[in-house]
Amino acid sequence: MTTIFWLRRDLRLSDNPALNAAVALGRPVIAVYILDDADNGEWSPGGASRWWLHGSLSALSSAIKARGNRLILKTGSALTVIDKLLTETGATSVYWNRRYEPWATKRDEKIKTALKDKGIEARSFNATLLREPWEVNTQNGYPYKVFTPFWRALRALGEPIQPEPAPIRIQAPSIFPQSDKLKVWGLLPTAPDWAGGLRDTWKPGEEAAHSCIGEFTDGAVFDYQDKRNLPGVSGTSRLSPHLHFGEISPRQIWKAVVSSALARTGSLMPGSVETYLSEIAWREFSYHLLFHFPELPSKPIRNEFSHFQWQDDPEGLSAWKRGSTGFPIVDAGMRQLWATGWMHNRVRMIVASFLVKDLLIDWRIGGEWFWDTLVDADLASNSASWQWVAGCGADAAPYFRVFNPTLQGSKFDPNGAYVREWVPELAKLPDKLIHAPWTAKPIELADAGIELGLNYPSPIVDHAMARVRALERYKEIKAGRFLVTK
DNA sequence: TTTTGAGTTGTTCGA
DNA sequence: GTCGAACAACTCAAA
Repeated sequence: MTTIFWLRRDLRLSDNPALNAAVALGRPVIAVYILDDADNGEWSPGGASRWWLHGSLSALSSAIKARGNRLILKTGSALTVIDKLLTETGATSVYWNRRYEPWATKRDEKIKTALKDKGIEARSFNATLLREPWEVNTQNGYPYKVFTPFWRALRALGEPIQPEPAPIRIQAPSIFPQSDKLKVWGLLPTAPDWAGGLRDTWKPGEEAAHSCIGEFTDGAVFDYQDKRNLPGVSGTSRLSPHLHFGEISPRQIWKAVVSSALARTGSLMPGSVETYLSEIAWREFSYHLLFHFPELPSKPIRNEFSHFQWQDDPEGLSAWKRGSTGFPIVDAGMRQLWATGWMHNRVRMIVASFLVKDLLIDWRIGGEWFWDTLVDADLASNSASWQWVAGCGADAAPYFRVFNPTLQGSKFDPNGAYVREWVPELAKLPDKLIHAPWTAKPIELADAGIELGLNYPSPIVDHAMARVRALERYKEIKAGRFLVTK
């Protein structure tokens, strides 16, 4: 009598319901991670994500060892791998924590049915969300499409379930199934090794996730409201990749934040804590949307956008990817992304607005780039957020909201610290010019050692013109929809 | 059933 | 420099 504990995006031992349930049976547990590229089609993890996965699995493997067991690594289609493991080990139960991507829910349902047909006990649990996507509903039983009422309804369900500690021991089987070597999976880049910046910036794994939340609740969370929008200041939690891989759960985050607020301020939810938790709720909302609208990654929620005329602009796209658009805040963001696999949230909105509204490039193309380069790339958050910026999503930004990169720069990076860090060729420009080098006088540029068009690009678009163009293009689809529906 | 109030993150223009 | 209005209706959610 053995239980297979199938790890997926819950790469932790604490607050892991499937693991706890498996351990509670008092029988040997086989912990297995399946690299299931075969199952997830076009949404196989991108490069940065694979780098993180390597580190996370390596940390997890040590943690499982410390509890007297081993992490078994397998590749292939999950059902095939699990079938073989069942035959090989004689296991009678398979436990896992749920995923919510459309391809994953379909596959998991199939697996559950197949296992039950064979008399295998198959159970799934919630390790990823504060509430299941189907638990939060309007009074009429429909899913929410607007964030604020969703957030109210989520809170009305009460405090999240208390997170549980990690099991002290995980009983090992007498014989372990064969495991791949992690190295063989080739998750790390070799030639060229582009991961230097990632190594310098991040430490994957459950332990690191807890240091991260610990540091955040020690201070920054209480200034979150003021500082979260300043990319030059470390005012955010930087938990996104840990959260994505399930190294920490939203329940653990909720508890950590609320109890540190209680200790420090005597109040459960000061403004900053509430604002931070609402960001966690945005993640929940994205999962809610992805679950109820499975076409979210590829199809606009507002269908008048299905005939929006996106621009084919390979040069603009490549300038955007490389961080050479000539708009310092955009370039800084894109370079931070390339170097570290992460970008500050405020800057994500700026660069996304620039791609979609200034260059009129399809949000899905931006989404693909993020998917490949972000260590926190998450199908739910990424899809929902790109649709939000493009204006075609649920509860989306109104079409006339076009970010002005210069204005956003001076508002949120007033002394240019962020730009100076990521676009060092502009470092010597005075604060007043740092977000708009093309407005500098020749002497000012010379003093800063800048030759526009040579060592820093001239702007690839005239923003004022691009704004007008975007507004016109967006009006077209309104007119188009009008014709169709009349 | 109908009505009502509200909806993450902005910018520009003109007074 | 600061402030309020306009930008555009529409859909959502609850009363």
